[in-house]
Order: sequence, then structure tokens, then C-alpha cells
Amino acid sequence: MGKTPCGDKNGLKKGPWTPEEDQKLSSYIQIHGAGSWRNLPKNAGLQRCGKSCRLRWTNYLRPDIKRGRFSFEEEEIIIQLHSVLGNKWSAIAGRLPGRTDNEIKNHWNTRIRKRLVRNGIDPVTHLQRLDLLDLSSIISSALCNQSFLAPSNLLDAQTLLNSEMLLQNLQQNQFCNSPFQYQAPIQNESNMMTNCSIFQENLTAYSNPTAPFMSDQNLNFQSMGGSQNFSFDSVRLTPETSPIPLNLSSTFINGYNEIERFDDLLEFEIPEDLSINDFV
DNA sequence: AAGGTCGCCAACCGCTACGTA
DNA sequence: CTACGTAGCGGTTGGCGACCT
Repeated sequence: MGKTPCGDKNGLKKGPWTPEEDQKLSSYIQIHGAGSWRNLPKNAGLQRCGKSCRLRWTNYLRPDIKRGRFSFEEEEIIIQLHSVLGNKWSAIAGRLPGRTDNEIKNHWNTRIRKRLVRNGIDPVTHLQRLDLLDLSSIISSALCNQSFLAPSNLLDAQTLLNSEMLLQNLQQNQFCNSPFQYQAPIQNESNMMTNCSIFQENLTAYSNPTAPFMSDQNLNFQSMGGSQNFSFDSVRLTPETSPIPLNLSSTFINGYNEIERFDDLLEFEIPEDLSINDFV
């Protein structure tokens, strides 16, 4: 349904665009604007189908396109958005000014995806490939000792976490991509799956080694069954707040019914003597 | 120097969504 | 409601340059 014939069967040109064709298309659109792609080639004097013209314009000729290499920040944004949106390239492109969906898709398939795979991360789920890892050895080697997360070391940890060198190290040893679980001391309904969101100004959560979580520093946690474990990738603690009160709002999923419980705010604190032993 | 391989990326293909008659 | 046309999207392809042997 609605398939538009496009190609040399209709005497239309295919393949790479010449500078002359680009010039014709750009000039026409500057005067008449983009759109009406079906009639555009004829009016612009191009032996191309409208579809080809639209793609050439949107992916290459548009004046607001930012060309050149993707920055580190752009790559991290793409990873974050992909973890939420999946292969919705146009939606991702909509949040990256000057980048096209095609460009992002190509960059994902040729660079980012391979980088994630190299780091042991499943590029579809964005989760650590547990089948490839010996988590206990990774955690122990990354942390070296239990004092890493002790409150007295939080400032140092903050500084370290902000340093490019450590981030690279973390990427290499995959520590930050390992999921941790914190046993929160709260009471909860049993036999329910619970999705919790944490709202806390002083908490920044990372769903990958280098980029802050995108949605207003809210982080979705999930616990299975009646257990009260909340898993997350890593948490950066700020030096001025320790322990940190965390306000939770919950969505309880019981069978097929999903019940919002945003009026049901819970609080717990990360204890001062938090150590690696608290992560399971 | 020549042939083979690999990676990148522009462009195409096929499908779906949406608008309209 | 249905059929059709169009725009847009995501997957895939193929050409080309860089690199390797």
C-alpha cells in the first residue's frame, strides 16, 4: 500500500548525487521551500524521484546539519536515548540538534554498538552481558577495598568519578556497568513487583559509565517479588549530603493491574557505614 | 605494487502511518 | 468505511577509500 515507485525503471536517476543536482535542489528549496516532494523533481529539473530528493535534502543538504565527528558528549547522549527509545533514530535525532537520523543510525551501527559490545554491554538491552563476566572479580578488583564508598571518602570518590581518567578506567574494567543492588531498609507490600522512582536533588544516577541519567535525575528502580532490593548501575554521592534521604514513589504491579502510588512516599537513608558488602 | 579485506556512510528499499477523497 | 497517495521511518545495500598482507 502506498508504495512509491522510485528508480531507473521510470527513467529516473539513482545513485550518488552530483554537485549540479545538489545545486538545483538547494536552489529550488530556497525559493519554494521543502515539501511536495512528488512534484519537486519535475519543477526543479531533476531526474530523480521525490523520495530521493527528500532524503538528499534531509540527510545532506539542509543548512542546519552539523557535519563532522560526533563529540564524546553526543555519543553519550545517543547511548542514553537509545537505552530509553531503542532504534527510534528520528526520535533520537530530534534531541540532537544538527544530526540526522541516518547519521546517528550509521554512527551507532559502526562505532557505538561495537564499543558497547567490546565493553561487554548488550547494545539492545544496555545491560551488562553477565554471561561474559565474572562479576565478583570485577567488583572486587575495581573497588580494591571496602573503604571506597565510606563517607569519609565521598569527596575523593566524587573527584575521582568526575575525572576523565577514572571514567576511562571504569569503561575498561566495566565496573560502572555492573548492576548493583542495595538492600533498602523499608517495608513494602509482599508478592508484588515494584517499580520505584527516586526523586532527590543531590543524587545523580548513572546508567552507564559517563553520562548522567537524562530524565531530571529521576531513576527507575525495580525490585522483584517481595524482596526489597533496588538495583542501579552506580550512584554518585555528593559530599555535602551523607547519608542521603531518598523519597520514593512507587508503582505496584500486581498481576495485570498497575496501580500508581505516587501519594505513597517512602523514605530511607543510605547508612553512613555503607560498604561494598551492602551491594549484592 | 597489487590484490584482498574492512569500515564508513550515502543512498535505496520496503514498510507503516496518516491524510484525504 | 475503503482505497489511494504521500511522507517518514528503520533496515539494508553497495561504492569507495583506507589499511593490511
